[in-house]
Amino acid sequence: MATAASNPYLPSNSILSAGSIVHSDSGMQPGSVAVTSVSGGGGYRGDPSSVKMVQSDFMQGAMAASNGGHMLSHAHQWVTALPHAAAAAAAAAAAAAEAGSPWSSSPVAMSGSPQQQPPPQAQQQPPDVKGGGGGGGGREELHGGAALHHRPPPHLGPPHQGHWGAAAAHLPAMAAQQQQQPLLYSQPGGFTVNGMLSPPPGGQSLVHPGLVRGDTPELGEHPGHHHHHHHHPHAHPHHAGGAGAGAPLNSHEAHSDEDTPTSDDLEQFAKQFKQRRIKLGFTQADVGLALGTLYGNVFSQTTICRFEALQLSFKNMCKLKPLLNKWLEEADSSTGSPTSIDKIAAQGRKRKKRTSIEVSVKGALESHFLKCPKPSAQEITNLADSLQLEKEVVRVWFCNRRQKEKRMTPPGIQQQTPDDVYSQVGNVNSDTPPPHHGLQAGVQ
DNA sequence: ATGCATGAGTG
DNA sequence: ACTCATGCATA
Repeated sequence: MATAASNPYLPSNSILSAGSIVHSDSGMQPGSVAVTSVSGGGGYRGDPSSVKMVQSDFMQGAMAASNGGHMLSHAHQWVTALPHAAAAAAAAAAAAAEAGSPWSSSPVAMSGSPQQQPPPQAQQQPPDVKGGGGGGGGREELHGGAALHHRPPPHLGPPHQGHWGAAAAHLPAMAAQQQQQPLLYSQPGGFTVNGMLSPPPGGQSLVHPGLVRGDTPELGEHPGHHHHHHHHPHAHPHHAGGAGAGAPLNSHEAHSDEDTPTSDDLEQFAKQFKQRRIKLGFTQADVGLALGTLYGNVFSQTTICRFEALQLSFKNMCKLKPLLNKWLEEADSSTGSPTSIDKIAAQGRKRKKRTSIEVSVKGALESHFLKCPKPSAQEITNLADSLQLEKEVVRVWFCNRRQKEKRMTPPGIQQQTPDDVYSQVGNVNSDTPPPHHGLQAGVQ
């Protein structure tokens, strides 16, 4: 494990001359199934060379994805400098990319189930997880619920702090945890100044006041309740479980920014946010930068994107909401005030090459994940060996996989926009899962 | 829009 | 060594 982890990165990027490319991965064996592409700065471990060439063959990837097929292209692609605008084109492809996960949206989920993990309760979900095994988070203990069966945790049942129903709002505390150096990433599309369009006709009054159940919630156990998005914008009252017990507060809207929002609130806000953002002509990247210059916390396009798609943990969503809300207000009212965007100097920072795992291998990993979401170090080693991947890569894969399970919105499902409902005329019946992943809004 | 990666914080 | 918040690089 030391291999990957013990690589001190050089803070400075003094690359004066591009060396030759050394693409012989130190971790891969010939005939490996994974491809790693080098990123800008230079080598990661062992090969500190940089090249200047840009090859964008993302097409291949996309095609392969849509075919569900396989691509053997091991083309090395090195990108050293300028970011290119490829984001847009990829949108559609990306959707189809990964294999769909078997999530099924079940209408109503568990009853009385504490903890988070809301909507997406599907048929197959890892039945267990060590309760508090992992550090910080301490997470769930999935109770039986929809799962197949549940087995008692090996040891202890921890405190936890599920992020789904539990507290989550500590806005004023993130600074401490963030001491990273803001890097500069620049993505295409940076028209911010007065490209603003006139205020929208008002396509946003989706917020329904009145919802709000006692948010005070639950500590420890309490159904985070979460329901999924339906086809109708209806507010549904949830039974208030802990209201009576001593938490009489509540009394307020769903989108203020003060109280802990419900899943519904977040979903609502995210949608609204996206709409406004687009109408104002801002890209996700713009917003991320703006947050940085305005409030001190910079965020990437990725994060904004995930926020809008509800692909963050509940807790994380809660943290970002207020910030985005502020920005929204700012942007909204600033009819011409140029939010100056000053860029900070870029710092070259080296990052490991992103490893592309071949589809077949991915499948294998998936299988193992289903059997055992948390393989031991030894297991990982074996697996890595048989798959011809670095151990670290496998380890990280599992970590990311687990995180994915925790997101609010499972991959594959798309949120419908208000417009969609209109188009569904003859549909009075019920489910009409439009599995198409249309590209929505011009994206960036 | 997402996959793989980094790092702080926690045990 | 894991979780969790984030993001670069990529599809």
